[in-house]
Amino acid sequence: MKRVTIKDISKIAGVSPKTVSRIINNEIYVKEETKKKVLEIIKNYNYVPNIAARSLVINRTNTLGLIVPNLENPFYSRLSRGVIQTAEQNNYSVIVCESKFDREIGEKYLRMLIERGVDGLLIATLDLDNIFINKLLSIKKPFVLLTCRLDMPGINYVIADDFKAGSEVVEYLIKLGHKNIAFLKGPDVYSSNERFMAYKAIMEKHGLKIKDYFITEAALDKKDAYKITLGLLKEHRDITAIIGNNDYAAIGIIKAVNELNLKIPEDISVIGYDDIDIAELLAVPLTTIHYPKYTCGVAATQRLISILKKDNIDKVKSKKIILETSFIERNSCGPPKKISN
Amino acid sequence: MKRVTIKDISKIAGVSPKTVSRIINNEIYVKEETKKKVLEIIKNYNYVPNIAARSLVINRTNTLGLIVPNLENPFYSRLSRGVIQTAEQNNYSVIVCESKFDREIGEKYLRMLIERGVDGLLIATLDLDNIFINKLLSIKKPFVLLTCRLDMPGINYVIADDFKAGSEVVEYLIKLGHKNIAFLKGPDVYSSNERFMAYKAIMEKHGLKIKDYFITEAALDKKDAYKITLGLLKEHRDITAIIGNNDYAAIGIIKAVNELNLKIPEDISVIGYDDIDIAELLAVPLTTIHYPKYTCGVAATQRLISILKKDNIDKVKSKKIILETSFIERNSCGPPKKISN
DNA sequence: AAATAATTTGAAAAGGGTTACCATAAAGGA
DNA sequence: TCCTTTATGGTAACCCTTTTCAAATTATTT
Repeated sequence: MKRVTIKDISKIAGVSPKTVSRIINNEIYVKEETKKKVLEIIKNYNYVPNIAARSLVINRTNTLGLIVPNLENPFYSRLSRGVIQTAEQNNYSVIVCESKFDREIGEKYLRMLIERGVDGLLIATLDLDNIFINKLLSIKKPFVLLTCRLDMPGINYVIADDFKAGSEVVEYLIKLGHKNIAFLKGPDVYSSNERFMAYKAIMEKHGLKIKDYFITEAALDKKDAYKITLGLLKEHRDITAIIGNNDYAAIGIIKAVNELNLKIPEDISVIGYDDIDIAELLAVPLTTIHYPKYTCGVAATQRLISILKKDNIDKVKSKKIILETSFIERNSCGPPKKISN
Repeated sequence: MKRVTIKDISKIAGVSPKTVSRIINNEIYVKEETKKKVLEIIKNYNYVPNIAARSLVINRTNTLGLIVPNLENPFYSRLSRGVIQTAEQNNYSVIVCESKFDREIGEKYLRMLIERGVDGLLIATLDLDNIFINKLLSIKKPFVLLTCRLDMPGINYVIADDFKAGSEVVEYLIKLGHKNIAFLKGPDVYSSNERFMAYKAIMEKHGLKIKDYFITEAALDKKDAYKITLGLLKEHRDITAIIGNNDYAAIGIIKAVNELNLKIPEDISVIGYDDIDIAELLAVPLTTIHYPKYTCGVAATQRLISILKKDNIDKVKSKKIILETSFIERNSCGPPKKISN
């Protein structure tokens, strides 16, 4: 059974293919009568335009590529929804890829997406080095970076002010009276690094010593934070507050604290970042920073699509979009029990 | 700046387009020397084959459509990963859509995906009615249903044995000594319904009365289960165990139980379904049923791709794949405190 | 009524690959 | 030497839609 084409429809309707094309694409200059007749035939014959043929001639696929580290991570799944829904509203489809926080994998998918003929790219991953950026620029496809700052001509990005957010967290804990504040570092990506820098800066600003064991690193595994906190608190009981690099880590921290029969927030204050959806559902609702994940996806996609609408990429000025975070005070933090030093 | 085409490459290399095509597609009958030379030129000129042109002639897009209710739900994000990764391994891209548990939206995306020219569909949503199924069948695109049973000729699906899983949960609680077991129903989809049927069947089997207030319904909102449980337990203190329709609901239940100063599992046993990744990270690690979400995505995608490889869809026999669930005993259940009735 | 403008339609070419088929050159066998 | 094979490259048709440009029709103005 052969596929129904625009020619078949035009033959049946007794008009030219161009007229059918006009009707499909809602162009002006078609008589209402003709339109109605052709539409009827299209419906009867279940005609669906061949998108490949169209793409070939209009030189667009109306497809965007999205690279995130991990779709299962609630942070990125929310961000991805922002992207997908915004794209859909603008008649774009999204192909999603996972870089697994690995630059090589990220590059592999980048190539793959280019070969797939996406019109533009949304990249929410990769600690970008110059080689990679040059590669990206040489591709001549518009792209927008998410959750990643890179001030270079021609680079568009959407971030939240992670340094400010990180500062707020530390200031908050210090105001509560905490001095021995531990920080659980996350993967080596922009937002994690900013948060960590803020931690160091604010501690220093208040003349608080950062003992070497205050700083620990959790990789990607969800149990990491739990294990590390367990070890940390067994050894060092002077710590009164722990900052997780994100809410996932905070959940692991909470579990470890519980296991050691310490109370939150009485014995240990715990704070997260991101405000993932279960943060408020936890037994002790988590104090955290709300990161506008969805908005980030939306803003980046809108920006990308607006670039795609211009005919000349080079004419488009680069743009930085910086979103607001907000501090969400819940129940996982309180004043320290005893003054320690 | 015009795009580099296969003809340009062939001209530069001094060979025919066909030869270049052979090299790109790894066909035999190309001299090693020629191949090397052409590959070099392709690289130098950054030549990327035009996928639209290729799709047009081979009549495939190597794209699959995936419809899930909600990508942010950990159940579906894990399932989606299974789909995306399996697709990628087989050189397929995936366009993801969210139906939001709404049939109309689901149908809208179905049409959209068809127009996008996907080669096949993976549908993990929609309580399918006959009209919809007929529509699906009339489209003549291969598709596989996920987490949804439908025994009809020509229908392929992948499910887990939710009835069995549901039975295990209830049997387990009864064995622990529970009699007054409440059940929090979920959205009206296959797996939820099966679980609920199992609850009723096993309770009946053991001669246990299902009081009308045992059964409550939570919609999609994450706070639902919390609110409902709060109301439930305030009114009815004879309940000793609550079954959530999924782990999300269980988290809400736990929060409510905590708020009422009841202990888990001493005062109330709580059990979930699905085994989402944070289930084991909770303060009280959640006893639940492990649902093979990832495997489900993988199996369905493999099945779909194997159908796509045959030349004639009608020749493909329909296939049901039923996956194993497993009971995960953690710490959220125990014997009831007092014998109640 | 003629001239002009606006609307409606169509023919042919273009877009970039793949494929079927054909042509040639080199190698091997009778 | 001549005829098959085998290996390799070339040609032209085709996939289906949009685009360009021009022609035909209808409406409006003078």
